[in-house]
Amino acid sequence: MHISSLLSDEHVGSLVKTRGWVYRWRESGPLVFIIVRDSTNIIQAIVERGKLSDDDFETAKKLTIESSIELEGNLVKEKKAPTGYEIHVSKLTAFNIAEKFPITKDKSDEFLLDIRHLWLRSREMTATLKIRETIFETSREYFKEKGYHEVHTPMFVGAAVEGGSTLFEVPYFGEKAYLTQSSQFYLEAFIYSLEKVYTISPSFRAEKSRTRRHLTEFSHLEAESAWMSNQEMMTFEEEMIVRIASDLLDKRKDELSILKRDPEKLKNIETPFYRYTYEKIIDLGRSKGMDLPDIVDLGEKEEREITEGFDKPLFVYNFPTSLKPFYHRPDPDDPAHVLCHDMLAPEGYGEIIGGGERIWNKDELLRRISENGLNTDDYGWYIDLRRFGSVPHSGFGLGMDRVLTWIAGLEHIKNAVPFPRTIRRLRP
RNA sequence: GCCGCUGUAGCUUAGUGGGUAGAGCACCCGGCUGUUAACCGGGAGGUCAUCGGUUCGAGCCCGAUCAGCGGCGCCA
Repeated sequence: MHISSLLSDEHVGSLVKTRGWVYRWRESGPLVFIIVRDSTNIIQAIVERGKLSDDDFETAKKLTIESSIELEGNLVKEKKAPTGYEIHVSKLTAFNIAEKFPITKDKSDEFLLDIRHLWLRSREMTATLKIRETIFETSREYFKEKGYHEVHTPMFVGAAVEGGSTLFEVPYFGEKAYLTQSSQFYLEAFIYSLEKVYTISPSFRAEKSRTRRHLTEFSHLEAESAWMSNQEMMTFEEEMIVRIASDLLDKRKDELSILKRDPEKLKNIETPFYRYTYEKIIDLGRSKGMDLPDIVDLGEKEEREITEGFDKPLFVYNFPTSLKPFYHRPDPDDPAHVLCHDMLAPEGYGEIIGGGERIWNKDELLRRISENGLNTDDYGWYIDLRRFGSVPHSGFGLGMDRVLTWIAGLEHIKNAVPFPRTIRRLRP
């Protein structure tokens, strides 16, 4: 039986059998205390000479941290045990006596990254991975309920999706391919048949960023919807984030508490989120004493200062046209601004979503491409989409790892990913 | 790319007027009848990142190299 199902009065007094790995081990005279861990939880087991065969007792004395075992015994309710119940062992089998396990109570972040393949077993990582799983699960459920289709786009691409960013170059049968940095353009191709689509896939950025919120490979959730406006998309997104937070409170309370994340912080996440125009957010920054010009891309530090005091995410919308990529649709009533938005997570975590309306008129798109100094030849098929039954549409991209980092209250995005890839880390 | 910092046992680290390298955890041996990342006694474990220099003598001072960390910039 899994350990979690032993942690109730139901099986107290009966013979139970479980298996797992040695999490803690200590002996005191004729007693051996084993704390066993499996995918669900931990439980203490007591081995006492005479209560099982001598061979099994000798096995118990030889166990090391992370040894894999199966044990059988009477389940007892015990206040002194770490999870309230313990097994009085009558039979014990070891599958593998583990070699000296390198992880002890003294460990640095760097060391834990070097041995990530072993650190995955920790309660912290296990809890993080379960929370991560739930975020993915809830997102998919939400899209499904809203009538979205899940689709798949290529990771090998022939050219940049957005200008400016650094791409990973990959040899491709004599020509150069690149790893995708966003699936957005491909998603736009799907809306003419499926209307509402999303995908969750890796995106790759070869930027030499050294910050707590950048990875070179990250999980990108992206969506596109025909007929949707910028403001409607914002409403869609905030509902999704609220849904994620409330699902975690329902399903992952234990894991949040292992990570010492205050549930109150998640309870605060309710609609509507704050919505500020770009100009308003600049005013807000100035009121906090920042020295900001009228048009400036908010840096790491500014974002942190602005979002620190908030208790739930905020939107910044309608940025100056010059600050955003060419595909954002300029506001017909105010062409100096584009109909777009960023969602910033509170507590200083910063940007988790970027999205908005896409230009759907062919001539306007051609004009914006050349205004940005780009070559229309590079965007052939993307322009094509505007020639055959083009429709108004919006979309967004969300960094799943960033959402997890914020929601679980993690220090660094590296802790949100089992095997993080950064500018300086490719292994394990 | 820029600025700052670090490298001593498997891990976490102490160690500057330059003079035989010290501890905790983990590991091994022994003890303890309820332990909570226990406690007590003993043991083993070091090319002080690498290379060069100064010096009678370098973990410590100087130079170069390598590796990494933090911040900024760049950037969903």
